[in-house]
Formats: sequence, structure tokens, C-alpha cells
Amino acid sequence: MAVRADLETALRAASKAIGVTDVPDLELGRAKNPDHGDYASSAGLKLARGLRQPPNQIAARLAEVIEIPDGAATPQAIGGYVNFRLSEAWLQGLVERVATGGPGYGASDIGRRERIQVEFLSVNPTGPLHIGHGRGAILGDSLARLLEFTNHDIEREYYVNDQNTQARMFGESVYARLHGDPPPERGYTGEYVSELAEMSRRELTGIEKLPHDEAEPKLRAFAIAAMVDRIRASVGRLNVRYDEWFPESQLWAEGLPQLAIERLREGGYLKEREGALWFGPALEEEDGLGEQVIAEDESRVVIRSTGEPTYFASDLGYLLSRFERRHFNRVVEVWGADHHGYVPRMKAAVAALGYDPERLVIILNQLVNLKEGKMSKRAGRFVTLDELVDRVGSDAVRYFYLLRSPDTTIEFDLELALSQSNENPVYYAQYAHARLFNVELTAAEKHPRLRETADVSLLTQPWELDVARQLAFWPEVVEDATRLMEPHRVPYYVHDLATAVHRFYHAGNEDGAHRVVVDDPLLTRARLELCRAARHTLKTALDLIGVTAPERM
RNA sequence: GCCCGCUUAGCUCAAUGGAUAGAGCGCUUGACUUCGGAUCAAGAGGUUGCGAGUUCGAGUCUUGCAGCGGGCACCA
Repeated sequence: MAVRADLETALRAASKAIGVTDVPDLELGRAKNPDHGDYASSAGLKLARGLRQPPNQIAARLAEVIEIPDGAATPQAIGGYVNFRLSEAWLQGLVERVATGGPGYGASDIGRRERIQVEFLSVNPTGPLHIGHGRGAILGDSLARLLEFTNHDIEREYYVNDQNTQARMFGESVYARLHGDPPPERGYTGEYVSELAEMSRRELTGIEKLPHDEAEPKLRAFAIAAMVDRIRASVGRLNVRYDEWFPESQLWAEGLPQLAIERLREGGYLKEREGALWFGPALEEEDGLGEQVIAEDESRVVIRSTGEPTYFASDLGYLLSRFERRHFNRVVEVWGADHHGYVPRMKAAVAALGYDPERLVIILNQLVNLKEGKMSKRAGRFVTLDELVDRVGSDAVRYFYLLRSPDTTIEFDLELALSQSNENPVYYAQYAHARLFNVELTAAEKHPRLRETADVSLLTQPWELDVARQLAFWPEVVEDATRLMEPHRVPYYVHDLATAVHRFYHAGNEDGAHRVVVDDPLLTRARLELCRAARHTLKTALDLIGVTAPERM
């Protein structure tokens, strides 16, 4: 379906036809200069060395020999380049296919039902989400949508840390508030902790009378459940959903960390030192005294000298849970860049447990920093994700975050975000969608009995073909965004398509003969087909980034 | 100190090693008595942080330097 892939295949075949045995990457991509057509390839330059011929001759021969399926494009050799221009007839046919095919255009089977878990956000459920958390949530959710669209079998998971140090500290903090005490050192101080204490008094009858050791676990479970509900609601407002909320405690109930430790011990990956149990893939290194030495940056404590396991022990079990128990072929995790130092250890752990580390894919996204002086935790002002969504709206928030590649740091300026929320580029795209919808209604009113099928050969105006051309690009955008796991490519595409749509519409303002709705029912019908194709594709693309496609604004 | 990421127009950001580096915002100037002006058209604005290297070709790859962010726990 993706025309770029068809052209590339054809070009490779042509390369072989002129005597190339081992065809390198020919770098077929979009032409930047319109004079060069729609796609360009530097095939002649790439093949010159191997063939020992001048690039321009090679390009010329390729253009002569190449057979392009469906007459999708015409080749032209310029210098060492082979350029392609999408043909008018093919573009017209595409409009019809997209218009009648519904909203699935661009979907592909590159996933082949591969079973993948996408785990994202997974922050300790010990407080409300703040502005920075939104980025991981939106990135992970959009990635999952893309992977689903390309036929991967996706499960979205939130890993709930319900029994680690932070969780216990959370329980202790609620306990303290329940008894009117200040929270413990490095405990949780927010007002919501006191609210949780009050809630627990109402809902856990007699809780305040229980001794500490009995009360704290109950309070912890209660408070975490409440926070998980709150997190679920917060991300739900952003159109983010999960299939599974997987508690850390379940790992231990299933004996998975224990099993992982056993396996690592058998593999010689564990070492006792100073009363603690360490994981270290570099165990085979020896120092001069014959003592085994663990390379410092690779090693990690699994069981503390106190006998308590660390989060790393849970993570080992979590890997088994997913690869061994639940049989995911790959696991994609979205992490904030502040955890990047942990990547090598997790990869090493995957390998030590006997799995290909490639099966663990870690997507890092840079942090969202608050502009200094605007707000401060110490000053008691905490900008929550909920507050941002309240004031800007889900669509604008999602678009704002997704317009940035994961590896740029965002300097978040709340005031600026609020003052510019009406200028968010998301409205440009949504307006294009609403506009098309409206035009289609108008067409139906003026011509109540239009033909079932359109004569798309009537779509000959350059601004009409430009819309069709954008449609042609959509499958490759999906493919690239999926393969590179870069959802930000989608909103950039949406903007390009919306631009083509607005221009197409405006041609009718310049000259009434170019409107969609004209006296000629056949011409109206053909343009209506283009509107539908563009609208479906806009909607599909917006869906993939979790943004609504309104019919009126 | 060591490790990771970033540095592109005034600002926020795009750009598979390919031809003339693109958008949005802001700025200047234009465009509707008729399909929605949250729109469209035109213009100004660049030594891609600095230097070296690889290559027919570098914003993109390698390397040195500088600046910014993050990380280097028996925290997560």
C-alpha cells in the first residue's frame, strides 16, 4: 500500500537488472525540491563505485529499465539521481480508494501480530501526577496506538509499585496524619495525604485504633489504591488507557523474583559482598588476590544486607513475568531520561536470564523542566497534570507534547502554555477536519441525489492533486513513526495534510468555480470524494495520537 | 571526574548521509456580498554552538572543545 515501498522495490529490481549483485540502501525518499518530483533516489551515486560507471549513466539506465507497478509514478534521471513523480491517474485512483476504504487507510501488517507489551508512566502511586508525567503517558499511549495500527498485538501496562520503600513511606505518612502526627522524615507532606487519612477513617472502620504494625499495611494498600484510581482518572482525561495495572506485590506472590534470583545464582551472576547479594555480569573479572570483582557500574544490589530485596529484585521477576509467564515477544518501556543509567543493567539482566536483550526496548524521553521562578514545590505550589488539562484541554496538551521528539528537553512555561493555548496548532488540523465535514453537508443539501461513485478523473487542479499527494505519503509516515518509535512524526504529517486541505478549500474563495459545491453534480461528486478521503485520513491520523477530530468547532 | 541526551530563523521546534535546511509563533503587506477567516497568499528572517576528520556529498557519521539538561545509592 505504501507507494514509497513499491518504488524502492522496483528500483532494487532495476538495479539487479542492470547488473548489480548486492544492492545497497538506495535512499529513496521524499524529494525536497518540487522540480525533482515527489520521490528522489541517489541510486546512480550509490551504485557508481560498484559498477565502475559514471553515476549519471547508471541513473539513466535505471530510469529506462525500471518497472513501476500500477503506473504509480514516472521516473526521471537527473545527474546521478533517479526521481519519481506520482502520476495524476494514480493519485486520482488513490483518492477513490481512500474515500471508499474508510478510516483504516495507512494501516499495515508490518507487526504480523507480534505480541508486544508497552509499559509506560508507572510512577510510584504516592502522589498526583504533575506536568512532567504527561509526556511519558502521552508518548507511551501514542506508541501503543501506532503499534496496534500496524498489527502488533499490544498490551498496555502500568507497573504499580505497591510494596517498595516509597510505598511503605507513603503508608507511614498516612498513618502519621491519621494520628495527627507530622509525617516521618522524607515522608509525603502534601495535603492529599491528610485527605487520604480522613478517607481511611471513614472507609476503614476502626483503623485508627489498630496497632501500628497492623494499621500501616492496610493504610498503605488503601492509599495506593486511591492514588491508582486518581492516576487512572488523570490519564483517562488525556485519552490514555491501560489494559493492565500490574502490582509489584503480585510478582512476589507468584514467586518470580525468587525464581529469577535462583536462575541467576545458577548462572554465576550473583555474588555476596558485605552481607548483601549483588548482581554483576562482570563476575568473571578477577583482581590480583583471586577475589572476584564486580565492575562497579554494572553491579547492583539484589538483596540488602538487612535481608530486604531491592526494587531490582522485583524488576528481575518482572522480566520473567513478561517474557516467561506472559510470553511477550518484546517489551517496550518508556522511561524518563533520569533513569537512563539503568538501561545497561536491565539489558544485562535480560541477557543473564537467558533472553535476547533486543527484546527489551527502552524508549527514553527527556524531562520536562519547569521554568524557574514560576512555581516551586517548597512554596507549596504544585502544578498537576489535571490542572493543565483543566485549563488547556486534552487535545492541546497531547499535541503540545507530541510535537517534540522524545529527546529534546522541554522547558515548560505554564503561563506561556496557557496564554498560547488558543494558538495551539492542534486547532489548525481540527479545523480542517470540521471544515471538510461541513462542506460535505453542504454538498448533500445542494445535491441530494449525487451518484454513488465519483469520476475522480475530474480532479485535475494542482491544489486537488496536492491533497491526493499528501494522502499518498501517509502510509510511509505510519511506517517510519512505528519503526523508529517516533510518534511525533504523526502531528507533523497532520499539519501538512491540513495545509493542503485549507489551500484546496481556499481555491474556492479565489474563484467560485473551484468550490467543492458547484452546479455541476459530477464535479461536485468528484471533489466530495477528495473531501472524504482527506477527512478520513485526518481522522485516522488524529486518532493515532489520541486527539479528537471534531465535526464542528 | 566518568556516562547519556541536547545545541538549527528573534522564540518553540522539524528534517533516512543527497540537489536550493523547513514549519508554527512573532513581524511586514495583501485576500471574503456566495461551500465556516480558528483560513489563504506574499515578504523579511540561517556561518545548523566552535574546530578538525571520514565521504563524490555532512544539520545528520567520527573526534576535540564550549554551553545547557540528566545520571553515576544496600532510593525508585
